[in-house]
Amino acid sequence: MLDIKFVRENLEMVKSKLKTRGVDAATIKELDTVVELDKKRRSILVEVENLKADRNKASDEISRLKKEGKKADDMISGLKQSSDKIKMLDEQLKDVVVSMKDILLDVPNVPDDSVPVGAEPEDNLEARRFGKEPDYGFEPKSHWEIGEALDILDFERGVKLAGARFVLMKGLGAKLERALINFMLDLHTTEHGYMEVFPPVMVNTETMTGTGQLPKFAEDLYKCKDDDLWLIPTAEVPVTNIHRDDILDGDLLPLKYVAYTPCFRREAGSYGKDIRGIIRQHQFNKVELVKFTKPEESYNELEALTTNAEKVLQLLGLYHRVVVLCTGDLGFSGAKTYDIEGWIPSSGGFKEISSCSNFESYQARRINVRFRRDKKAKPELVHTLNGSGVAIGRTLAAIIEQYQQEDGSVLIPEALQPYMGGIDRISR
RNA sequence: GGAGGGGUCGCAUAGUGGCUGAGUGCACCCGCCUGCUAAGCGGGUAAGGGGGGUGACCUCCUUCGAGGGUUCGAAUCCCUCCCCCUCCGCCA
Repeated sequence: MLDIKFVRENLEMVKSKLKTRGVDAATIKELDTVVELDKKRRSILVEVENLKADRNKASDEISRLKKEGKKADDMISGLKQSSDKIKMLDEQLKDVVVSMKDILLDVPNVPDDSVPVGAEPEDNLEARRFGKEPDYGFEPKSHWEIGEALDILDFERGVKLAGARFVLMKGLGAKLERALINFMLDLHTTEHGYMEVFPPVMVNTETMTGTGQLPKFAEDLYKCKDDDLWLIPTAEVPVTNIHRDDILDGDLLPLKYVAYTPCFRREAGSYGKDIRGIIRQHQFNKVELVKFTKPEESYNELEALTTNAEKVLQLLGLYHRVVVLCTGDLGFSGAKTYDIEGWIPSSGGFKEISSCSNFESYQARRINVRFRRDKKAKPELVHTLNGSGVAIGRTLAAIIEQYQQEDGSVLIPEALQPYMGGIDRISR
């Protein structure tokens, strides 16, 4: 959520920045409404607070009179009126605040100045590239062809058990999935200084709203019908909410968490996309990195976080590149985002395998995460960041496709071999 | 799922309609005292929002699990929900 004070004081700047994101004119116009409502809010507030101050004084007077054994009937009947008025104004105030919040919750974050302006993914800026395209010397196959042939990916049984976009992983395929999870967690905890957490993968509405998945993106989420519980689409949701309503000790920042969780997405509206293979599943595994930082450190921390995620692909020897998302491609809550794209030929080339974002204070304001610079200082909002470190399934697909051999076997990257019981190849 | 108990200022507690935004103890901070430490003494110690001086200040409102209700007035009475504890049942 944007800061109403910031919007009020920088209305035109906010509007033009949002325009570069492709926010529709109607939503931008709603900002005027918010500013109007805020004005109204403050004027009602002044009135109702004055009434309350009077009432409180009169109440004290009544209590004094009663104590002295005197009658206070006149005062009491007079207070009845102003009390009704207070009730009415409080109600109005609540309505105004709710309307403001309704609008603001639908307004995305303002992009950072360093974000390239653009409308399409084509306008994203490539920052760097690692490795090079494998020189196969034969016609490479897709990961699903290889996976089925090796009997490590069973799509038919995935469908039988759950439906489209589910897969059954078997044997060394299942083990490879697990190996990747452990490899990534170990790397981030021991080399990069993140604290490992294992959060609930079902969360309540309040938590889901905190990070911005609700109310706007309910159709992308799985909801439990009889309970106030949703399946998380990413570990970002529970992990960022760990510190909801907390006031953190500034000396402890930045806080860095890493979490492995399964993720669940309905993928509504992507019916035609990535139908084959394991690229787009309703359930997938992901190792997620989350940071809470001081405002002035968040952009350095974004660079570090992106580097941490990239390290995974480097150690696995996977060809990939890093791009800066342009304003039009930016996610709802992000102020700046780097995507790390792995080379997956069956997906037409580079495919997002990690997305690292700085949300600045946008999420922190929603979930009220603050810190104190020192003991006496006033609380300030932290900045939150997160990024995949990295998506397990897509990495597995990249490994299969980049390490495939002409005979249909797949080599295991050296860094992963200790996690695979020492084997260096999956073959029939 | 059944029965009972409980959620108050960092922690522990007091408080059943009126100077209670809230007492006491602990913890913490600042002074004083003591050769040092401990003890002792004095003072202080929440957040959010509004208005004003726009300098670290002043002032007002709100907040005692959450939301509603009764009342001139609610931590205190009533209703709903959430959470925690004990016992029983069931289970990983």
